[in-house]
Amino acid sequence: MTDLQSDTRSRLLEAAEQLFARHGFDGVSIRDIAAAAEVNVAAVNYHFQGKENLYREVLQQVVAGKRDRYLAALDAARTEQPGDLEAAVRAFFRAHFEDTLKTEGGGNFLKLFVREMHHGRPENARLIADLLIPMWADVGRAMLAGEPGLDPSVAQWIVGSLHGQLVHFTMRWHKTHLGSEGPVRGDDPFGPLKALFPPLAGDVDTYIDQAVDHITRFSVAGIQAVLAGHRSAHPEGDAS
Amino acid sequence: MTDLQSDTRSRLLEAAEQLFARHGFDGVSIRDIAAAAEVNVAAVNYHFQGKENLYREVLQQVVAGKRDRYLAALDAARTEQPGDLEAAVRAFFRAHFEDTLKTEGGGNFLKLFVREMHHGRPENARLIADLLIPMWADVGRAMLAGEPGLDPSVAQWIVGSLHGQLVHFTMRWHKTHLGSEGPVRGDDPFGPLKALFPPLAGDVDTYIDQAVDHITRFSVAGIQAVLAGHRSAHPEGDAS
DNA sequence: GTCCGAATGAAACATCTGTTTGAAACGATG
DNA sequence: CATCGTTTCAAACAGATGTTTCATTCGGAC
Repeated sequence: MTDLQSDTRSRLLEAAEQLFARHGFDGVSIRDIAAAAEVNVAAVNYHFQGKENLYREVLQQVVAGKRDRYLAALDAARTEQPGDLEAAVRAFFRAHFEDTLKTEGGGNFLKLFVREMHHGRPENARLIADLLIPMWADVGRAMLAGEPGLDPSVAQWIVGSLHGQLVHFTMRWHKTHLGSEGPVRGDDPFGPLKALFPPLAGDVDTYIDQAVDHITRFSVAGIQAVLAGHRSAHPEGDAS
Repeated sequence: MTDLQSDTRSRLLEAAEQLFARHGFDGVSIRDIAAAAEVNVAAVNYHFQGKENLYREVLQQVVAGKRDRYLAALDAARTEQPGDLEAAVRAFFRAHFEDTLKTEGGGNFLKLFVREMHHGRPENARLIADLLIPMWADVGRAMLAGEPGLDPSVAQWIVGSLHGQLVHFTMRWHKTHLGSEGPVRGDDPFGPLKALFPPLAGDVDTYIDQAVDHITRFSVAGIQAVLAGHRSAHPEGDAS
Protein backbone atom coordinates (compact mmCIF):
# COMPACT_ATOMS: atom_id res chain seq x y z
CA MET A 1 0.00 0.00 0.00
CA THR A 2 2.73 2.42 -0.89
CA ASP A 3 1.44 3.19 -4.38
CA LEU A 4 -2.24 2.77 -3.73
CA GLN A 5 -3.81 4.81 -0.96
CA SER A 6 -4.24 2.82 2.21
CA ASP A 7 -7.59 1.12 2.31
CA THR A 8 -8.47 2.35 5.77
CA ARG A 9 -7.42 5.85 4.82
CA SER A 10 -9.77 6.05 1.85
CA ARG A 11 -12.52 4.33 3.80
CA LEU A 12 -12.15 6.96 6.49
CA LEU A 13 -12.34 9.77 3.94
CA GLU A 14 -15.47 8.32 2.41
CA ALA A 15 -17.25 7.79 5.71
CA ALA A 16 -16.16 11.18 6.97
CA GLU A 17 -17.49 12.98 3.90
CA GLN A 18 -20.85 11.32 4.30
CA LEU A 19 -21.13 11.97 8.03
CA PHE A 20 -19.74 15.50 8.02
CA ALA A 21 -22.16 16.42 5.26
CA ARG A 22 -25.12 15.00 7.15
CA HIS A 23 -24.36 16.20 10.66
CA GLY A 24 -21.68 18.85 10.50
CA PHE A 25 -18.27 18.94 12.10
CA ASP A 26 -19.46 19.07 15.67
CA GLY A 27 -22.26 16.60 15.11
CA VAL A 28 -19.89 13.75 14.34
CA SER A 29 -17.32 12.14 16.59
CA ILE A 30 -14.27 10.36 15.30
CA ARG A 31 -15.71 7.26 16.90
CA ASP A 32 -18.75 7.57 14.63
CA ILE A 33 -16.50 7.94 11.63
CA ALA A 34 -14.28 5.06 12.65
CA ALA A 35 -17.31 2.87 13.23
CA ALA A 36 -18.81 3.73 9.85
CA ALA A 37 -15.49 3.03 8.16
CA GLU A 38 -15.06 -0.11 10.26
CA VAL A 39 -11.61 0.88 11.42
CA ASN A 40 -10.07 1.69 14.77
CA VAL A 41 -10.44 5.14 16.32
CA ALA A 42 -6.73 5.61 16.44
CA ALA A 43 -6.59 5.32 12.66
CA VAL A 44 -8.01 8.83 12.35
CA ASN A 45 -5.11 10.33 14.21
CA TYR A 46 -2.61 7.99 12.60
CA HIS A 47 -3.60 8.87 9.03
CA PHE A 48 -4.80 12.45 9.43
CA GLN A 49 -3.22 13.78 12.62
CA GLY A 50 -6.50 14.82 14.12
CA LYS A 51 -10.15 15.38 13.38
CA GLU A 52 -9.69 18.91 12.06
CA ASN A 53 -7.22 17.72 9.47
CA LEU A 54 -9.51 14.95 8.34
CA TYR A 55 -12.28 17.48 7.93
CA ARG A 56 -10.04 19.76 5.91
CA GLU A 57 -9.06 16.92 3.61
CA VAL A 58 -12.70 16.02 3.11
CA LEU A 59 -13.44 19.62 2.24
CA GLN A 60 -10.50 19.76 -0.12
CA GLN A 61 -11.45 16.53 -1.87
CA VAL A 62 -15.06 17.52 -2.31
CA VAL A 63 -14.27 21.01 -3.54
CA ALA A 64 -11.56 19.94 -5.96
CA GLY A 65 -13.94 17.46 -7.52
CA LYS A 66 -16.52 20.13 -8.19
CA ARG A 67 -14.35 22.90 -9.54
CA ASP A 68 -13.37 20.99 -12.64
CA ARG A 69 -16.92 19.97 -13.44
CA TYR A 70 -18.25 23.47 -13.02
CA LEU A 71 -15.59 25.07 -15.15
CA ALA A 72 -15.96 22.40 -17.83
CA ALA A 73 -19.72 22.85 -18.01
CA LEU A 74 -19.32 26.59 -18.24
CA ASP A 75 -16.65 26.37 -20.87
CA ALA A 76 -18.73 24.06 -23.01
CA ALA A 77 -21.72 26.38 -22.86
CA ARG A 78 -19.59 29.40 -23.66
CA THR A 79 -17.92 27.85 -26.70
CA GLU A 80 -21.09 26.25 -28.04
CA GLN A 81 -23.22 29.37 -27.86
CA PRO A 82 -20.86 32.32 -27.41
CA GLY A 83 -22.51 35.45 -26.20
CA ASP A 84 -25.82 33.77 -25.47
CA LEU A 85 -26.67 34.83 -21.93
CA GLU A 86 -29.67 32.59 -21.52
CA ALA A 87 -27.84 29.53 -22.81
CA ALA A 88 -24.97 30.13 -20.41
CA VAL A 89 -27.23 30.59 -17.40
CA ARG A 90 -29.31 27.55 -18.31
CA ALA A 91 -26.34 25.31 -18.95
CA PHE A 92 -24.68 26.29 -15.71
CA PHE A 93 -27.69 25.68 -13.52
CA ARG A 94 -28.54 22.43 -15.24
CA ALA A 95 -25.02 21.16 -14.76
CA HIS A 96 -25.16 22.14 -11.12
CA PHE A 97 -28.48 20.49 -10.35
CA GLU A 98 -27.76 17.32 -12.29
CA ASP A 99 -24.50 17.00 -10.45
CA THR A 100 -25.75 17.90 -7.01
CA LEU A 101 -29.16 16.28 -6.94
CA LYS A 102 -28.82 13.16 -9.02
CA THR A 103 -25.43 11.65 -8.32
CA GLU A 104 -24.88 9.55 -5.23
CA GLY A 105 -23.33 11.74 -2.59
CA GLY A 106 -23.46 14.72 -4.93
CA GLY A 107 -25.37 16.64 -2.31
CA ASN A 108 -22.53 16.29 0.15
CA PHE A 109 -20.75 19.04 -1.67
CA LEU A 110 -23.37 21.72 -1.20
CA LYS A 111 -24.18 20.70 2.34
CA LEU A 112 -20.59 20.99 3.44
CA PHE A 113 -20.18 24.04 1.30
CA VAL A 114 -23.13 26.02 2.58
CA ARG A 115 -22.35 25.12 6.15
CA GLU A 116 -18.80 26.30 5.71
CA MET A 117 -19.84 29.45 3.89
CA HIS A 118 -22.43 30.59 6.39
CA HIS A 119 -21.16 29.25 9.66
CA GLY A 120 -17.72 27.87 8.98
CA ARG A 121 -14.37 28.42 10.52
CA PRO A 122 -12.36 31.23 8.95
CA GLU A 123 -9.40 28.88 8.49
CA ASN A 124 -11.35 27.10 5.79
CA ALA A 125 -12.59 30.24 4.09
CA ARG A 126 -9.87 30.24 1.46
CA LEU A 127 -10.73 26.70 0.46
CA ILE A 128 -14.28 27.77 -0.23
CA ALA A 129 -13.23 30.93 -1.94
CA ASP A 130 -10.85 29.03 -4.20
CA LEU A 131 -13.84 27.27 -5.63
CA LEU A 132 -16.24 30.17 -5.59
CA ILE A 133 -14.10 32.81 -7.21
CA PRO A 134 -13.09 31.09 -10.47
CA MET A 135 -16.54 29.59 -10.77
CA TRP A 136 -18.45 32.82 -10.43
CA ALA A 137 -15.84 34.78 -12.31
CA ASP A 138 -16.44 32.45 -15.20
CA VAL A 139 -20.17 32.91 -14.95
CA GLY A 140 -19.62 36.63 -14.80
CA ARG A 141 -17.38 36.51 -17.86
CA ALA A 142 -20.12 34.81 -19.83
CA MET A 143 -22.54 37.51 -18.75
CA LEU A 144 -20.21 40.38 -19.46
CA ALA A 145 -19.59 39.18 -22.98
CA GLY A 146 -22.02 41.69 -24.45
CA GLU A 147 -21.34 44.35 -21.84
CA PRO A 148 -17.70 45.38 -22.15
CA GLY A 149 -17.95 48.53 -20.04
CA LEU A 150 -19.77 46.88 -17.16
CA ASP A 151 -18.77 47.80 -13.64
CA PRO A 152 -17.42 44.68 -11.89
CA SER A 153 -19.39 45.50 -8.76
CA VAL A 154 -22.61 45.31 -10.76
CA ALA A 155 -21.54 41.84 -11.85
CA GLN A 156 -21.01 40.96 -8.20
CA TRP A 157 -24.56 41.90 -7.35
CA ILE A 158 -25.87 39.81 -10.21
CA VAL A 159 -23.70 36.87 -9.23
CA GLY A 160 -25.04 37.17 -5.71
CA SER A 161 -28.60 36.88 -6.96
CA LEU A 162 -27.73 33.77 -8.95
CA HIS A 163 -25.82 32.23 -6.08
CA GLY A 164 -28.59 32.88 -3.59
CA GLN A 165 -31.16 31.19 -5.75
CA LEU A 166 -28.87 28.27 -6.47
CA VAL A 167 -28.26 27.59 -2.80
CA HIS A 168 -31.89 27.98 -1.88
CA PHE A 169 -33.32 25.65 -4.46
CA THR A 170 -30.65 23.05 -3.93
CA MET A 171 -31.07 23.01 -0.17
CA ARG A 172 -34.81 23.02 -0.54
CA TRP A 173 -34.73 19.79 -2.46
CA HIS A 174 -32.53 18.17 0.07
CA LYS A 175 -34.54 19.39 3.03
CA THR A 176 -37.86 18.20 1.69
CA HIS A 177 -36.77 14.95 0.08
CA LEU A 178 -33.89 13.61 2.08
CA GLY A 179 -33.57 12.95 5.77
CA SER A 180 -32.51 15.33 8.46
CA GLU A 181 -29.21 17.08 7.99
CA GLY A 182 -28.99 18.43 11.49
CA PRO A 183 -26.43 17.48 14.08
CA VAL A 184 -28.82 14.97 15.60
CA ARG A 185 -27.22 11.61 15.99
CA GLY A 186 -30.33 9.47 15.96
CA ASP A 187 -31.87 8.94 12.56
CA ASP A 188 -35.15 10.83 12.27
CA PRO A 189 -35.62 10.46 8.56
CA PHE A 190 -38.14 13.12 7.59
CA GLY A 191 -38.67 16.40 9.34
CA PRO A 192 -41.94 18.31 9.46
CA LEU A 193 -40.56 20.65 6.84
CA LYS A 194 -41.76 18.27 4.21
CA ALA A 195 -45.38 18.81 5.21
CA LEU A 196 -45.05 22.54 5.71
CA PHE A 197 -43.10 23.33 2.57
CA PRO A 198 -44.63 21.04 0.02
CA PRO A 199 -42.03 19.79 -2.39
CA LEU A 200 -42.17 21.68 -5.62
CA ALA A 201 -41.94 18.53 -7.69
CA GLY A 202 -42.18 14.84 -7.02
CA ASP A 203 -39.13 13.40 -8.69
CA VAL A 204 -35.68 14.74 -9.30
CA ASP A 205 -35.88 15.11 -13.04
CA THR A 206 -39.00 17.24 -13.13
CA TYR A 207 -37.72 19.24 -10.18
CA ILE A 208 -34.51 19.95 -12.05
CA ASP A 209 -36.41 20.84 -15.21
CA GLN A 210 -38.69 23.21 -13.35
CA ALA A 211 -35.90 24.71 -11.28
CA VAL A 212 -33.69 25.35 -14.29
CA ASP A 213 -36.59 26.81 -16.23
CA HIS A 214 -37.64 29.06 -13.40
CA ILE A 215 -34.20 30.29 -12.40
CA THR A 216 -33.23 30.89 -15.99
CA ARG A 217 -36.34 32.82 -16.85
CA PHE A 218 -36.27 34.76 -13.62
CA SER A 219 -32.59 35.54 -13.76
CA VAL A 220 -32.18 36.40 -17.41
CA ALA A 221 -34.92 38.98 -17.11
CA GLY A 222 -33.41 40.21 -13.86
CA ILE A 223 -29.94 40.48 -15.33
CA GLN A 224 -31.17 42.39 -18.35
CA ALA A 225 -33.14 44.76 -16.16
CA VAL A 226 -30.15 45.44 -13.95
CA LEU A 227 -27.89 45.94 -16.94
CA ALA A 228 -30.41 48.28 -18.55
CA GLY A 229 -30.67 50.26 -15.35
CA HIS A 230 -26.93 50.48 -15.08
CA ARG A 231 -26.59 51.55 -18.73
CA SER A 232 -29.11 54.34 -18.34
CA ALA A 233 -27.44 55.57 -15.14
CA HIS A 234 -23.96 55.51 -16.67
CA PRO A 235 -24.33 56.11 -20.40
CA GLU A 236 -21.24 55.46 -22.53
CA GLY A 237 -19.39 53.93 -19.61
CA ASP A 238 -19.12 56.98 -17.40
CA ALA A 239 -16.94 56.08 -14.43
CA SER A 240 -18.56 58.37 -11.87
CA MET B 1 -39.56 38.93 40.83
CA THR B 2 -43.00 37.45 40.42
CA ASP B 3 -44.36 40.07 38.05
CA LEU B 4 -41.11 41.11 36.40
CA GLN B 5 -38.99 38.42 34.77
CA SER B 6 -36.14 37.29 36.93
CA ASP B 7 -33.02 39.27 36.26
CA THR B 8 -30.80 36.25 35.80
CA ARG B 9 -33.36 34.65 33.56
CA SER B 10 -33.45 37.55 31.14
CA ARG B 11 -29.69 37.95 31.33
CA LEU B 12 -29.36 34.32 30.37
CA LEU B 13 -31.72 34.73 27.45
CA GLU B 14 -29.82 37.74 26.19
CA ALA B 15 -26.40 36.12 26.46
CA ALA B 16 -27.69 32.90 24.95
CA GLU B 17 -29.17 34.66 21.94
CA GLN B 18 -25.90 36.41 21.26
CA LEU B 19 -23.75 33.31 21.67
CA PHE B 20 -26.05 30.88 19.90
CA ALA B 21 -26.23 33.25 16.94
CA ARG B 22 -22.46 33.60 16.77
CA HIS B 23 -21.39 30.03 17.35
CA GLY B 24 -24.41 27.79 16.95
CA PHE B 25 -25.98 25.38 19.39
CA ASP B 26 -23.06 22.98 19.58
CA GLY B 27 -20.47 25.73 19.58
CA VAL B 28 -21.59 27.11 22.91
CA SER B 29 -21.58 25.44 26.30
CA ILE B 30 -23.91 26.42 29.09
CA ARG B 31 -20.80 27.40 30.98
CA ASP B 32 -20.02 29.96 28.27
CA ILE B 33 -23.54 31.31 28.50
CA ALA B 34 -23.50 31.42 32.28
CA ALA B 35 -20.16 33.20 32.25
CA ALA B 36 -21.37 35.77 29.72
CA ALA B 37 -24.50 36.37 31.77
CA GLU B 38 -22.45 36.38 34.98
CA VAL B 39 -24.63 33.80 36.64
CA ASN B 40 -24.10 30.30 37.93
CA VAL B 41 -24.17 27.31 35.56
CA ALA B 42 -26.99 25.72 37.49
CA ALA B 43 -29.18 28.71 36.71
CA VAL B 44 -29.61 27.45 33.16
CA ASN B 45 -31.18 24.24 34.33
CA TYR B 46 -33.09 25.94 37.11
CA HIS B 47 -34.76 28.47 34.83
CA PHE B 48 -34.96 26.56 31.56
CA GLN B 49 -34.73 22.88 32.47
CA GLY B 50 -31.86 22.23 30.12
CA LYS B 51 -29.85 23.68 27.30
CA GLU B 52 -32.23 22.58 24.56
CA ASN B 53 -35.10 24.39 26.19
CA LEU B 54 -33.08 27.55 26.56
CA TYR B 55 -32.23 27.37 22.88
CA ARG B 56 -35.85 26.86 21.95
CA GLU B 57 -36.89 29.86 23.99
CA VAL B 58 -34.22 31.97 22.33
CA LEU B 59 -35.48 30.86 18.94
CA GLN B 60 -39.07 31.56 19.92
CA GLN B 61 -38.25 35.01 21.26
CA VAL B 62 -36.23 36.00 18.23
CA VAL B 63 -38.78 34.71 15.74
CA ALA B 64 -41.79 36.21 17.48
CA GLY B 65 -40.10 39.59 17.46
CA LYS B 66 -39.58 39.48 13.74
CA ARG B 67 -42.93 38.20 12.57
CA ASP B 68 -44.81 41.28 13.74
CA ARG B 69 -42.35 43.67 12.14
CA TYR B 70 -42.39 41.84 8.82
CA LEU B 71 -46.13 41.64 8.64
CA ALA B 72 -46.51 45.27 9.67
CA ALA B 73 -44.05 46.47 7.02
CA LEU B 74 -45.80 44.41 4.39
CA ASP B 75 -49.23 45.60 5.43
CA ALA B 76 -48.17 49.21 5.30
CA ALA B 77 -46.75 48.85 1.82
CA ARG B 78 -49.83 47.04 0.60
CA THR B 79 -52.28 49.58 1.91
CA GLU B 80 -50.24 52.59 0.81
CA GLN B 81 -49.70 51.42 -2.73
CA PRO B 82 -52.16 48.60 -3.36
CA GLY B 83 -51.37 46.46 -6.33
CA ASP B 84 -47.95 47.99 -6.85
CA LEU B 85 -45.61 45.04 -7.15
CA GLU B 86 -42.39 47.02 -7.18
CA ALA B 87 -43.41 49.08 -4.15
CA ALA B 88 -44.25 45.94 -2.17
CA VAL B 89 -41.00 44.22 -3.04
CA ARG B 90 -38.97 47.32 -2.28
CA ALA B 91 -40.69 48.05 1.03
CA PHE B 92 -40.32 44.48 2.19
CA PHE B 93 -36.63 44.22 1.45
CA ARG B 94 -35.89 47.63 2.89
CA ALA B 95 -37.68 46.76 6.10
CA HIS B 96 -35.77 43.51 6.32
CA PHE B 97 -32.34 45.01 5.76
CA GLU B 98 -32.89 48.00 8.02
CA ASP B 99 -34.03 45.66 10.73
CA THR B 100 -31.41 43.00 10.26
CA LEU B 101 -28.33 45.03 9.46
CA LYS B 102 -28.71 48.24 11.43
CA THR B 103 -30.19 47.36 14.79
CA GLU B 104 -28.01 45.98 17.55
CA GLY B 105 -28.34 42.22 17.55
CA GLY B 106 -30.70 42.37 14.59
CA GLY B 107 -28.44 39.98 12.73
CA ASN B 108 -28.92 37.34 15.38
CA PHE B 109 -32.26 36.56 13.88
CA LEU B 110 -31.03 35.60 10.44
CA LYS B 111 -28.00 33.76 11.72
CA LEU B 112 -30.08 31.55 13.98
CA PHE B 113 -32.71 31.33 11.33
CA VAL B 114 -30.53 30.23 8.44
CA ARG B 115 -28.67 27.77 10.59
CA GLU B 116 -31.91 26.25 11.74
CA MET B 117 -33.35 26.21 8.24
CA HIS B 118 -30.40 24.57 6.54
CA HIS B 119 -28.90 22.40 9.25
CA GLY B 120 -31.32 22.56 12.14
CA ARG B 121 -33.07 19.94 14.18
CA PRO B 122 -36.43 18.87 12.84
CA GLU B 123 -38.02 19.53 16.24
CA ASN B 124 -37.56 23.23 15.63
CA ALA B 125 -38.77 23.18 12.05
CA ARG B 126 -42.29 24.24 12.91
CA LEU B 127 -41.01 27.26 14.78
CA ILE B 128 -39.21 28.40 11.67
CA ALA B 129 -42.10 27.54 9.41
CA ASP B 130 -44.48 29.53 11.62
CA LEU B 131 -42.52 32.61 10.74
CA LEU B 132 -41.77 31.75 7.14
CA ILE B 133 -45.22 30.76 5.98
CA PRO B 134 -47.26 33.83 6.95
CA MET B 135 -44.42 36.10 5.93
CA TRP B 136 -43.97 34.71 2.47
CA ALA B 137 -47.67 34.12 2.05
CA ASP B 138 -48.12 37.83 2.60
CA VAL B 139 -45.45 38.65 0.07
CA GLY B 140 -47.06 36.24 -2.32
CA ARG B 141 -50.46 37.84 -1.76
CA ALA B 142 -49.06 41.22 -2.72
CA MET B 143 -47.63 39.71 -5.89
CA LEU B 144 -50.74 37.82 -6.79
CA ALA B 145 -52.88 40.93 -6.50
CA GLY B 146 -52.86 41.45 -10.24
CA GLU B 147 -52.71 37.76 -11.06
CA PRO B 148 -55.87 36.16 -9.71
CA GLY B 149 -55.55 32.90 -11.61
CA LEU B 150 -51.94 32.29 -10.68
CA ASP B 151 -50.90 28.77 -9.81
CA PRO B 152 -49.70 28.72 -6.16
CA SER B 153 -46.71 26.59 -7.09
CA VAL B 154 -45.52 29.33 -9.43
CA ALA B 155 -45.71 31.72 -6.49
CA GLN B 156 -43.61 29.28 -4.50
CA TRP B 157 -40.87 29.36 -7.09
CA ILE B 158 -40.90 33.13 -7.12
CA VAL B 159 -40.86 33.31 -3.35
CA GLY B 160 -37.89 30.97 -3.37
CA SER B 161 -35.97 33.30 -5.63
CA LEU B 162 -36.69 36.23 -3.35
CA HIS B 163 -35.83 34.29 -0.23
CA GLY B 164 -32.58 33.01 -1.67
CA GLN B 165 -31.41 36.48 -2.55
CA LEU B 166 -32.47 37.86 0.80
CA VAL B 167 -30.50 35.27 2.70
CA HIS B 168 -27.46 35.61 0.51
CA PHE B 169 -27.12 39.37 0.67
CA THR B 170 -27.84 39.51 4.38
CA MET B 171 -25.30 36.84 5.21
CA ARG B 172 -22.81 38.43 2.86
CA TRP B 173 -22.87 41.66 4.80
CA HIS B 174 -22.40 39.88 8.07
CA LYS B 175 -19.62 37.68 6.76
CA THR B 176 -17.59 40.53 5.31
CA HIS B 177 -18.21 43.16 7.95
CA LEU B 178 -18.60 41.38 11.25
CA GLY B 179 -16.42 38.87 12.99
CA SER B 180 -16.43 35.16 12.61
CA GLU B 181 -19.71 33.38 13.15
CA GLY B 182 -18.27 29.90 13.25
CA PRO B 183 -18.29 27.55 16.16
CA VAL B 184 -14.79 28.61 17.14
CA ARG B 185 -14.58 29.58 20.74
CA GLY B 186 -11.61 31.92 20.54
CA ASP B 187 -12.27 35.30 19.00
CA ASP B 188 -10.70 35.62 15.56
CA PRO B 189 -12.40 38.80 14.52
CA PHE B 190 -12.09 38.91 10.73
CA GLY B 191 -11.88 35.97 8.42
CA PRO B 192 -10.08 35.99 5.08
CA LEU B 193 -13.46 36.18 3.38
CA LYS B 194 -13.33 39.90 3.72
CA ALA B 195 -10.30 40.13 1.45
CA LEU B 196 -11.53 37.57 -1.04
CA PHE B 197 -15.07 38.80 -1.34
CA PRO B 198 -14.68 42.54 -1.30
CA PRO B 199 -17.56 44.17 0.50
CA LEU B 200 -20.02 45.59 -1.95
CA ALA B 201 -20.32 48.83 -0.04
CA GLY B 202 -18.47 50.47 2.79
CA ASP B 203 -21.18 51.47 5.21
CA VAL B 204 -24.51 49.96 6.09
CA ASP B 205 -26.70 52.63 4.61
CA THR B 206 -25.25 52.58 1.12
CA TYR B 207 -25.13 48.80 1.23
CA ILE B 208 -28.80 48.69 2.08
CA ASP B 209 -29.62 51.21 -0.61
CA GLN B 210 -27.70 49.29 -3.23
CA ALA B 211 -29.01 45.93 -2.09
CA VAL B 212 -32.62 47.06 -2.09
CA ASP B 213 -32.20 48.72 -5.47
CA HIS B 214 -30.55 45.68 -6.97
CA ILE B 215 -32.86 43.02 -5.56
CA THR B 216 -35.93 45.06 -6.43
CA ARG B 217 -34.86 45.73 -10.00
CA PHE B 218 -33.67 42.16 -10.49
CA SER B 219 -36.68 40.53 -8.90
CA VAL B 220 -39.45 42.67 -10.34
CA ALA B 221 -38.19 41.96 -13.83
CA GLY B 222 -37.78 38.31 -12.92
CA ILE B 223 -41.27 38.03 -11.48
CA GLN B 224 -42.84 39.66 -14.49
CA ALA B 225 -40.95 37.37 -16.84
CA VAL B 226 -42.03 34.29 -14.93
CA LEU B 227 -45.62 35.47 -14.79
CA ALA B 228 -45.59 36.25 -18.49
CA GLY B 229 -44.20 32.81 -19.25
CA HIS B 230 -46.82 31.18 -17.12
CA ARG B 231 -49.60 33.22 -18.71
CA SER B 232 -48.54 32.28 -22.20
CA ALA B 233 -48.27 28.61 -21.22
CA HIS B 234 -51.70 28.57 -19.54
CA PRO B 235 -53.85 31.20 -21.25
CA GLU B 236 -57.12 32.14 -19.51
CA GLY B 237 -56.18 30.19 -16.41
CA ASP B 238 -56.16 26.73 -17.88
CA ALA B 239 -55.65 24.29 -15.03
CA SER B 240 -53.75 21.62 -16.97
C1' DG C 1 13.54 -17.93 9.87
C1' DT C 2 14.88 -12.94 11.27
C1' DC C 3 14.37 -8.38 11.18
C1' DC C 4 12.23 -3.90 10.51
C1' DG C 5 9.17 -0.26 9.59
C1' DA C 6 4.34 0.49 8.70
C1' DA C 7 -0.20 -0.31 10.21
C1' DT C 8 -3.64 -1.76 13.52
C1' DG C 9 -5.92 -2.47 17.90
C1' DA C 10 -7.58 -2.15 22.89
C1' DA C 11 -7.17 0.55 26.55
C1' DA C 12 -6.23 4.56 28.98
C1' DC C 13 -5.85 9.72 29.31
C1' DA C 14 -7.21 14.36 30.17
C1' DT C 15 -10.66 17.47 29.19
C1' DC C 16 -15.05 19.16 28.35
C1' DT C 17 -19.98 18.38 28.21
C1' DG C 18 -24.97 18.83 30.29
C1' DT C 19 -26.96 17.93 34.46
C1' DT C 20 -27.76 17.15 39.48
C1' DT C 21 -27.03 17.82 44.28
C1' DG C 22 -27.38 19.83 48.73
C1' DA C 23 -26.30 23.61 51.32
C1' DA C 24 -26.44 28.54 51.72
C1' DA C 25 -28.59 33.21 50.88
C1' DC C 26 -32.48 35.87 49.96
C1' DG C 27 -37.09 38.24 50.60
C1' DA C 28 -41.36 38.47 51.91
C1' DT C 29 -45.00 37.07 55.34
C1' DG C 30 -46.57 35.80 59.84
C1' DC D 1 -37.33 37.09 65.10
C1' DA D 2 -38.91 32.74 62.85
C1' DT D 3 -40.51 30.54 58.78
C1' DC D 4 -41.57 29.74 54.30
C1' DG D 5 -40.70 29.05 49.30
C1' DT D 6 -37.67 30.87 45.89
C1' DT D 7 -33.34 31.61 44.06
C1' DT D 8 -28.26 31.23 43.93
C1' DC D 9 -23.92 28.90 44.40
C1' DA D 10 -19.85 25.64 44.59
C1' DA D 11 -19.09 21.11 44.02
C1' DA D 12 -19.67 16.82 42.17
C1' DC D 13 -21.47 13.48 38.70
C1' DA D 14 -21.77 10.58 34.65
C1' DG D 15 -20.92 10.48 30.02
C1' DA D 16 -18.78 11.79 25.65
C1' DT D 17 -15.03 13.76 23.22
C1' DG D 18 -10.24 14.10 20.84
C1' DT D 19 -5.98 12.25 21.54
C1' DT D 20 -2.15 9.25 23.13
C1' DT D 21 0.08 5.10 24.50
C1' DC D 22 2.03 0.83 23.80
C1' DA D 23 1.67 -3.80 22.62
C1' DT D 24 0.57 -6.54 18.59
C1' DT D 25 0.13 -7.75 13.81
C1' DC D 26 1.26 -7.50 9.14
C1' DG D 27 4.19 -7.80 4.77
C1' DG D 28 8.35 -7.79 2.54
C1' DA D 29 13.78 -7.65 2.51
C1' DC D 30 17.68 -10.00 3.79
